[in-house]
Amino acid sequence: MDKKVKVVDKKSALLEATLTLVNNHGFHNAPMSKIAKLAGVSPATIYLYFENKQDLINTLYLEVKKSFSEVAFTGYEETMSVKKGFEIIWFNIAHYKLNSISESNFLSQCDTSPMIDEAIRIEGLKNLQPLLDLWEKGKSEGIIKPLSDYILYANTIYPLSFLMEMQQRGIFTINEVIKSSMFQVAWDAIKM
Amino acid sequence: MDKKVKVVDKKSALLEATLTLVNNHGFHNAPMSKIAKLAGVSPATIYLYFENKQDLINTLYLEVKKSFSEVAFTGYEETMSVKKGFEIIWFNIAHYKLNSISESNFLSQCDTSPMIDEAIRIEGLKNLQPLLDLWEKGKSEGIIKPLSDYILYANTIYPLSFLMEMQQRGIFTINEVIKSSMFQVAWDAIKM
Amino acid sequence: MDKKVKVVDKKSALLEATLTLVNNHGFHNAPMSKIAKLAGVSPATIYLYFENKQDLINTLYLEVKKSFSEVAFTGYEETMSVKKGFEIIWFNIAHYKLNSISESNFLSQCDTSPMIDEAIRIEGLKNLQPLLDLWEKGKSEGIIKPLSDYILYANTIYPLSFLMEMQQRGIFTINEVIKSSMFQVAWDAIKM
Amino acid sequence: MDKKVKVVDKKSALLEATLTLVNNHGFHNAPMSKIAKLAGVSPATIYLYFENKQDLINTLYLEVKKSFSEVAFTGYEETMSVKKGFEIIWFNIAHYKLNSISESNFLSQCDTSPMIDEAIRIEGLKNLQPLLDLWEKGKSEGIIKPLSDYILYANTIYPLSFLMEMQQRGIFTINEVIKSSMFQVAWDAIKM
DNA sequence: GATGAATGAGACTTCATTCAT
DNA sequence: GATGAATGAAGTCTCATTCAT
Repeated sequence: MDKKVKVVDKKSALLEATLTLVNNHGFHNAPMSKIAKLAGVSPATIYLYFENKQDLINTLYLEVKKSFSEVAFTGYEETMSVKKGFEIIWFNIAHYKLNSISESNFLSQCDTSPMIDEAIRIEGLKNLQPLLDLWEKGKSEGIIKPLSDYILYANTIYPLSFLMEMQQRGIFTINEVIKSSMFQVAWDAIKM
Repeated sequence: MDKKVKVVDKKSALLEATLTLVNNHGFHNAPMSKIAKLAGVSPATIYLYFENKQDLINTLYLEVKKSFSEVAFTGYEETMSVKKGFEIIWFNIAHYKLNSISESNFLSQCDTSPMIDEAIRIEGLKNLQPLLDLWEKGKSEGIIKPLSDYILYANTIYPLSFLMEMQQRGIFTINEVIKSSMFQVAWDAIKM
Repeated sequence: MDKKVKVVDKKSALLEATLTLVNNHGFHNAPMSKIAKLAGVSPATIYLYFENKQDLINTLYLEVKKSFSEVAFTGYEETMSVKKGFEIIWFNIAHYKLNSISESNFLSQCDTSPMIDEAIRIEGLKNLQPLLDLWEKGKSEGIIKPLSDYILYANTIYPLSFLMEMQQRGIFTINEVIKSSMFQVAWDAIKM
Repeated sequence: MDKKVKVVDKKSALLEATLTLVNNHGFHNAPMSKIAKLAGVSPATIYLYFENKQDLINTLYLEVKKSFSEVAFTGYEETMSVKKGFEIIWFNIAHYKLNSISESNFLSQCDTSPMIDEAIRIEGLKNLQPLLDLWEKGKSEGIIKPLSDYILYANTIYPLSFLMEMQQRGIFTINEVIKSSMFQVAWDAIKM
């Protein structure tokens, strides 16, 4: 068991090191040697846990996506009203994006550059289903505008990425009050 | 004149080749040798026009940003009503983002990864001023919610980036009708 | 132990290869690729032992300087008479310069061209101190002319470099008899 | 005629630029492009005056050697006494070495590195004949030690190169008084 | 004669990956 | 499982030289 813990330790140390380096210096300028050094292992060790660099990145991507969707639906239940449910999910995601900055930032980078294999990307998409279901319900109840989910997403969740970026660069800071008005903006955008 | 044309030709051929390669393969996997080959020149020739790879990328970034802001304010005049002005600007940007896909895509990549020097990034920011001024006016007239420009931007302009991405990946297609309802969503988000 | 030997082997093989190539073809025309080939390693391996080409050259310079000064004072003791001490040192240096031709030649090249960092050069200078002390003593005893050490050096040790050059080019050959008269010349130059 | 002057101008501008760059940065780090720029001409122009880089360097070497020997024997006449003749020549050379520092420095660099073709080097050697003749006379008159010219040269003229180096690096400064004692040292070294 | 643009060859260096231990 | 040493391949960039004008 001790062993297994260690294994997990090394693997996740590597994933974390990758996250840090890719965020701070970009996918280029995140060489395997530096990743190994930051994780405190030998370069060769990486290849015990990952097939190659692409696999390392892909794995990290999926892991982060998973942690994201785990957070997104905490406390949410399908029986809630559309607005209440949306509010919970939105604030969950806002919390994640504005606090787990490294992870969010990494996801942004992956989603806008061709560094992730398309197949993996699609895999990572399968975890917003509850939100899409909620929107469906909202549309049928006449509470939410009858628009493509992509548009709804673009105008409620995606804006958080921008503000996360700004916050990371120290250009803008978000507090609870601001977060509330941001939710209002998002809701106004899609409500009937 | 013949000379000057040639110079412009080679420089812009290089910029275009860079745009294509960075979009298709990422900043890494866009080696100078491939850029040169795609532009139809020798690798050494790149260095007649650009100091180094970073300079090439920076220059491309600024050039694209400039072309973007030139489009953004076409037909706009400060004397217009807030809503009318916003409508014109929004549709201009939508047109750009959804049609000049390569350029938009490149800007997205630059804005979410550390491949652009911070100084250059700041320089590229100086071209949305008229929109910010318009918002200011809207806020003082009680037409637009009194929120930070970052929030207004995140919820009106930034969503277009997401839809551009989706469109580029063939996941979603936008027509004029959809575009109109997207504008409505954006306006609903920020109007009082 | 086996490991350590190997490391030493590769590092010194590289230094030796550098010495040979720089001597035979000059600092330019001693590309890393040729150095690697002559040392029997891959070019990339050089960078396991040295930071870059300059570091390789600097290291070689200091190493050779060190070997030089180790030889220079063999058998010398401060209690000796000035003349006896000088004689021993002079013959040691003469022996080195006329036998370790590669090393001497390399030092000459370094000392007359800007291929060595000034800081390193200064560091390499710190090893003739016993000779300078001896001269000091000689001057105070009225045995040696009261002149700057630079002048004494230029007229006793430095001439050996010229003769080394000539010998290396096969223009002039030195035997023991000649060496003796050369010592006489050096001594006559600086003695009171 | 105006043309010819210009030709001379450009050629010597190139030679001078080469001298400066090689002295300050070494043979490596003296690229043709920089030489051209410093001389105020196009890189292509160099090839109107010189076959290639080696030819440029060789030409410069011979030119500087020539200027050196022209100075060396100014005011000297074969009818002079050995000591007087030697004194004149020695001071001429000292003056050259300590004042035309660029030229001296360049010669030092050439003479200790394989950057000059051997054939050219030999050519450059043919201009100390009067000094050698003088020494011959001195030996036959029993005034000068009966040693190889190489030894005499090494102990009288060559030391000046060392002091020139030191002076150039700002480590040591030479005035007329010092120069006089230096001559004394040189003379003591070789006189019977 | 003079040039600026252009380039092929090659320089230095880095990197993902492997392998003997 | 773990590693440090090693490397082939490839990356960025420079340079001596040429050529159309």
